[in-house]
Amino acid sequence: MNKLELNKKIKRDSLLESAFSLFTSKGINKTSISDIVQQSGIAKGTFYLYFKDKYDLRNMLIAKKACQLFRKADDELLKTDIDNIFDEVIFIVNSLINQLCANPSLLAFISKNLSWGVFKTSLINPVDDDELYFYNIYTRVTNRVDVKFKDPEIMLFMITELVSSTCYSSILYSEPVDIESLKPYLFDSVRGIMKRHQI
Amino acid sequence: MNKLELNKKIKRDSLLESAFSLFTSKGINKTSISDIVQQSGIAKGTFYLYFKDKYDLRNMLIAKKACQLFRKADDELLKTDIDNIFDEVIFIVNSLINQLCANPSLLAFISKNLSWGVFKTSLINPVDDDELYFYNIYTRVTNRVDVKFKDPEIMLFMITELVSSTCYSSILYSEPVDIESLKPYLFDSVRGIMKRHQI
Amino acid sequence: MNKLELNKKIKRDSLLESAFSLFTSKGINKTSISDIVQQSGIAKGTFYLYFKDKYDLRNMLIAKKACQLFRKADDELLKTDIDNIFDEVIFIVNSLINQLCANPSLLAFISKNLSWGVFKTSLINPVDDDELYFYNIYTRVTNRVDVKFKDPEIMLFMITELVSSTCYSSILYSEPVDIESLKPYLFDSVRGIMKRHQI
Amino acid sequence: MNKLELNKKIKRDSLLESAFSLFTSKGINKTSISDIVQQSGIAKGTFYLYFKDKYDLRNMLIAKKACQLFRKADDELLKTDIDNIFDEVIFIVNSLINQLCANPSLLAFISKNLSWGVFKTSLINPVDDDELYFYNIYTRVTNRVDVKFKDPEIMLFMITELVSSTCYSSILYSEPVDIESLKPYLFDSVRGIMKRHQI
DNA sequence: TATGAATGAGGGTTCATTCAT
DNA sequence: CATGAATGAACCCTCATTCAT
Repeated sequence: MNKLELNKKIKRDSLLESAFSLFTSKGINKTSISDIVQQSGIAKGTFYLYFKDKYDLRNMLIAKKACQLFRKADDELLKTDIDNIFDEVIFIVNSLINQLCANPSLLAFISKNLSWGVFKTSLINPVDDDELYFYNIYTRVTNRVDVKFKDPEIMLFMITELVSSTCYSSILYSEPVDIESLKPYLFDSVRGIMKRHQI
Repeated sequence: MNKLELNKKIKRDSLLESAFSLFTSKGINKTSISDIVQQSGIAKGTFYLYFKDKYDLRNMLIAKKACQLFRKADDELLKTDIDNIFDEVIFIVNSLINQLCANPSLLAFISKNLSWGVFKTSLINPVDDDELYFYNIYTRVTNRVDVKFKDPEIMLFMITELVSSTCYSSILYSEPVDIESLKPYLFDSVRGIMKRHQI
Repeated sequence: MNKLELNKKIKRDSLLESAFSLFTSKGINKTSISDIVQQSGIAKGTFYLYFKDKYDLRNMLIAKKACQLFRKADDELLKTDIDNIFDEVIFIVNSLINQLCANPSLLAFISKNLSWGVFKTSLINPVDDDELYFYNIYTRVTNRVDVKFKDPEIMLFMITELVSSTCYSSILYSEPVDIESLKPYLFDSVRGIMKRHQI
Repeated sequence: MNKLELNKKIKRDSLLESAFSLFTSKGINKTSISDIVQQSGIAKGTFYLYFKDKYDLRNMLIAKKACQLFRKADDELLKTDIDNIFDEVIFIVNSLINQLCANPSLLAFISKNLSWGVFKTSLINPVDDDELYFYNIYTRVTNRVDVKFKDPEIMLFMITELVSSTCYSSILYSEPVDIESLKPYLFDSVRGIMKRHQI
């Protein structure tokens, strides 16, 4: 990467991070492109050299941030000696929840915008180092030799959706109960889903 | 209800329905108050006699529409002779899914805006006839004499979130699979959640 | 005054007083007719039975409030045994200043709207008890037997303008100095103006 | 000043002058930003690149216009051989009055909005060539070697307020007398105020 | 590539006034 | 006399996008 390309990457990252801090603090609707470039110290016209519009930038951001969560969860998992696939998944789910608890505005941003398509894209065509981590976890589950699952993708999809949608309500509004009270039920349901997919 | 009050209710309902058709077709962000009043044939200023702003109207709309879905599902259930609580829940879930399949824009609107708080509000303080139907279903589950559940509210919350979030992806984008392929897994998971809550 | 007329006077006074409190607190530009009638607990349409518009009401209000200041000043003067016309005028000026110091928002309201025409109208055609008091003071100066002034109206005009415009700046913004520091110079100038008009 | 900066100055001046003609003809309250930009032939959004709002523009305008009056008065004074400070002040007052007589709408605009703070700002931090002229007159009075005044700032403040407020009524409404009849009394009072400040 | 002044359509909101009740 | 729902013109202001530099 030469100096010019490096400079471009710095500009692009700066726009992404400025947008992220604004999206999570003010919400995407109330964040204007003027806000983003001002926080980046970049000229308004330059924005359009990097992104088509605000929503183009948002899409880039979601995959990146979602996969960063998985990366951290996976890093933590590696430090343990868990080797049971059920426990591994629960461990990762728990790590994701804890990260989101610590950063509710990230949770709000991701939940409102996340879709399974984002993960699919990351699996097929990761554009970023972080996105490989989701791929790693995915293949670890599907390529297990000791435990085989029927339709592992559907299983992971259901787990992901159940976890992310219940956490949204529980973490942000403590509805119907706070996240710590919800966890036992949630983990139980995750195990249940996995068992039913086990061949 | 005298003539003047009736006239006001007609205006209010007209605004709600105009907004609904616009929200579902164009999305809430791209729908302006000008659009809504124009479709209603009502003056712009009149809007503010009924709603604080666009989001105030939206909140009224979501509870109403979500509960209408339950009303229809419940009506259909009454025409069957199902009396097993597990089958009843599956029947209702299936009815909701079918309604949403037939109306994907309603699904998009509701999913993006629904929260458990909406249901809670409808349970505690129903402002509309429709909202009573959700209450009926809720009490039917919790007041069963033959089957008792531990924490029935959490159970229903988890079922609701699992169903609505997986349907969103599956119905609208066929991700990871289309809704008919997903149903067996989904119903299976719902039964699993219920069994684990059964005392 | 029969019951119906009394009721009308009460409504009218209520509108005047509500308007006054709003004009002095929010300013006349930011006060709407809706605000006024709401504070009065009177219907919007009723406003137009009493006043042509907001500015019609304002004009009624200024003469009333300005003359009330003179009434109070004159009441205080009567309790003293001052009989020198120079001292009398200074006493009244001082009383007016003290009243305005105690009520800066009244000062802002009056100064922005007062004109010599208001006083002239009050002299020629007082519509209110309060307005007679300005007339009293005026005639006391002009009809003196011991001291005669050349063009007493111009003299009073100049004193009034000098006092009101310097007080505005001094009381509200302490520019160029606070009112207590200004007083000696002001009284001195007032005496000077009187002396130069003395025949 | 390069071409771009020059272009910006032209736009800014155009907005100021358009606003001035509208403020003096229709009044500030009835002048909308749409009016101003339309008269300037500039786009609405452009207004906000130069001024925060209508009142921000007004504040810029008052200092500019008030100081222009002094500039012209001072220019005229230089063409005479008056060297007596009393006569100089009277000459300037007379020049100001004559300018305002010739331009009553300017008088109305300035009187309603002028405050001593405006002059103070011009003395301390002149942002415009014109504003230096007020500074010149001010220092000419205060730095005299032949005649010394006690508190010259207060003296000038009182003269300014007396002249501007009496002129407003006299020029615009001939109340209590027309300006030519008022002048002798006014000049007399001005001289009186100066004498009383003379050490 | 980068800039940022300029645009102008279109957003939300207010409010004096009317008029049927 | 009194009401207050309804009006709709007019307001201020934002902002994505362009383009000459």
